[in-house]
Amino acid sequence: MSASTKLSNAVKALCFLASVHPEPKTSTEISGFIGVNASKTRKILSMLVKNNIVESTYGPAGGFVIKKKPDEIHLQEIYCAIEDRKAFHMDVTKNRGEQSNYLNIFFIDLFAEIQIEIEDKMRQISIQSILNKINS
Amino acid sequence: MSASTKLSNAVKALCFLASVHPEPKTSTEISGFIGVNASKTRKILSMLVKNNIVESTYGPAGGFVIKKKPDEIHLQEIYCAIEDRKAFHMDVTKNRGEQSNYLNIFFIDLFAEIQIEIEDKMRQISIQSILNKINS
DNA sequence: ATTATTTGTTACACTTACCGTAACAAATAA
DNA sequence: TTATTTGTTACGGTAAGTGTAACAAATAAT
Repeated sequence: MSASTKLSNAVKALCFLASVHPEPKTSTEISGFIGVNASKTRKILSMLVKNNIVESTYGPAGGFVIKKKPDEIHLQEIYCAIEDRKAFHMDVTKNRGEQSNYLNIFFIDLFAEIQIEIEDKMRQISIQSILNKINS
Repeated sequence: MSASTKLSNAVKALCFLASVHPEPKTSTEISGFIGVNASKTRKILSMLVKNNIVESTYGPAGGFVIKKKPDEIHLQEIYCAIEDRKAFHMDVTKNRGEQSNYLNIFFIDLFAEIQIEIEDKMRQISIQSILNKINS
């Protein structure tokens, strides 16, 4: 799954969990909402659990509950939780034996700048702000 | 080749051609500089030719010559020439049968905004400015 | 304790995309 | 006519992504 797809799926799950809080929802229920299968949904949510954004309980009547307040969860935080590598990864240095390495450095710097801008933008968007936008 | 790799390779080729202007360089020579094989180099350059950024001549003593002035070539223009789809593509709507399509719209809008920011940034960078930065 | 249920993780087949390279027609200068 | 170069297509090999299944670990209910 691409980073952006993973991010949008995580946000969908969180919006869903926020709307039913504090009722626990199983991966099967959530997967029906966001449109990916339960196994992959668990994979995404398990990462949100590790980052204390969601709580999970095993066994019957178990499932996932959103842990933080919707206005305290930002996209950048979600993206960091689900993605180890850069979200919108940009490759430069794949070429071998080239004579233009100084240009690689230029692009690495440029793409890093873009990356920072994207993260700044994501930091400004909370789950609550998304819910507000949807309900307006 | 990823969009960002293609872009950086195109820029490398243009920097090389700018530095030897008006001498024509073959795809073999350029490929040695940017570090990809001649066939792929021709593929990239042929798109720059179609967009009037580079001129090509067939036959012996032929090759590629940069056509526009380095300070009149911007990254955004190059990226448009070599890439049909969005450069830093972000996927949202791959899921089937979901109940959260209104959230897809949110992400499409968000990613479009990011895309515009990236393009604005690229519009501010010319081949000449890259050459200046490298030579300083 | 036993059972049923749910999470968390691994595995796997299938498909898709990517990469490097080769090959060849079209064009053109010598 | 020949040699050279571009522009384009094709192809095998490799890597990545997708969807699904399977199962151990955990836990509530009985």
